[in-house]
Amino acid sequence: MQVTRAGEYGVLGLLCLARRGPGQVVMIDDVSREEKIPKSFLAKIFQSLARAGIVKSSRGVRGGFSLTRQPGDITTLDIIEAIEGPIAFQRCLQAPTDCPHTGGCPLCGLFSSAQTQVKDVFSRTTLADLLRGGSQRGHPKGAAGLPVSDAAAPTEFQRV
Amino acid sequence: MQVTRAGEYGVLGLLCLARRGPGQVVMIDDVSREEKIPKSFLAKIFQSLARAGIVKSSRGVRGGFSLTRQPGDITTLDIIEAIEGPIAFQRCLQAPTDCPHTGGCPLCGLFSSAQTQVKDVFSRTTLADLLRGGSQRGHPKGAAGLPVSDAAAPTEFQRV
DNA sequence: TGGAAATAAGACAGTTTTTGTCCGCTTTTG
DNA sequence: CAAAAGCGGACAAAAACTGTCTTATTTCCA
Repeated sequence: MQVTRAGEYGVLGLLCLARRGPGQVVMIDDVSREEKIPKSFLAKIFQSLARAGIVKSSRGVRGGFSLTRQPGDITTLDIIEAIEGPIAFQRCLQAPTDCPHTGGCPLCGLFSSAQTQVKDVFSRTTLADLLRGGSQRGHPKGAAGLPVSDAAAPTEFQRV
Repeated sequence: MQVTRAGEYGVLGLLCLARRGPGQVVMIDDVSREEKIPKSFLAKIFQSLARAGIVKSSRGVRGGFSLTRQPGDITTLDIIEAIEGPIAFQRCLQAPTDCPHTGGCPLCGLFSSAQTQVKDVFSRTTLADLLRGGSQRGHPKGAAGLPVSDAAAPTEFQRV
């Protein structure tokens, strides 16, 4: 139940790009040094981000990476799923055929609900939000300072 | 970003106990057969649950495990944390000293928020809820009910 | 009282995931 | 052309996950 280092590095790396301003091309080496992330690892992560279209890569001498969208249009869910793959609390939520409880799994509903909440938080927080929160204290007690509106309960349930 | 097999097995195993009625002593072997969970693995998991006080073990001939509380008083958060340890999206949320961003980590707030949501869902769902078919314990916040998402939802879950 | 039944505890092993590293390749600029 | 940068894949160490096995220890009851 963790966000991996790779996912964390990805967000931090993009945050670094976002701080330079939109369109700016930044080298892996700079991001690596600035955020203290192993360069080769970060390179791999940015390849994923490039494949996902979040970032544009330019090769050659004056190459590097740049954001393809405004920081306000890049959610942390975009980033994390680009790197770690789709968030899935259980296999059955990704591939229903894998669930052994064909007659109605008692847990799928629970896990689905938890998963929805997490995706909700991540999808409501963009790079721009994180930039604005930069002055905020390191370890908030609650969810203070984040754009998580408590009114946002996803209450559309579906028949199936 | 997954609930482990062990955690899932734990909930299923306790659900099995809950179905037998409170106070009933059930053997690992029965639960194992009924839920199709490897016996030795399940034994380990129940040891964790016993250490956490969720379940009482009796050794010897007529031994087995029994719930120490009513199913309505055992949350899935209790169970999962007993087995997997505390839910922590990032190391810094468990041990703030580990966070390298001393001047204010841009991510701790985000992760803390997501983590709170997950723990909220799990802490609002008890064994009794799962027995009833997945509805959650009442909560003033009236937060998200069960599955929102797409085709992954099993057939029996309906709007609550 | 002894044997059978049941959990307790810990060592061990196979697999997968995570976290990187490395190297040869291609692309781009000057 | 040479240097600089990312691309892609192979590789590897470490950790986590998923079990299995063995040896206690406890308890019941014939």
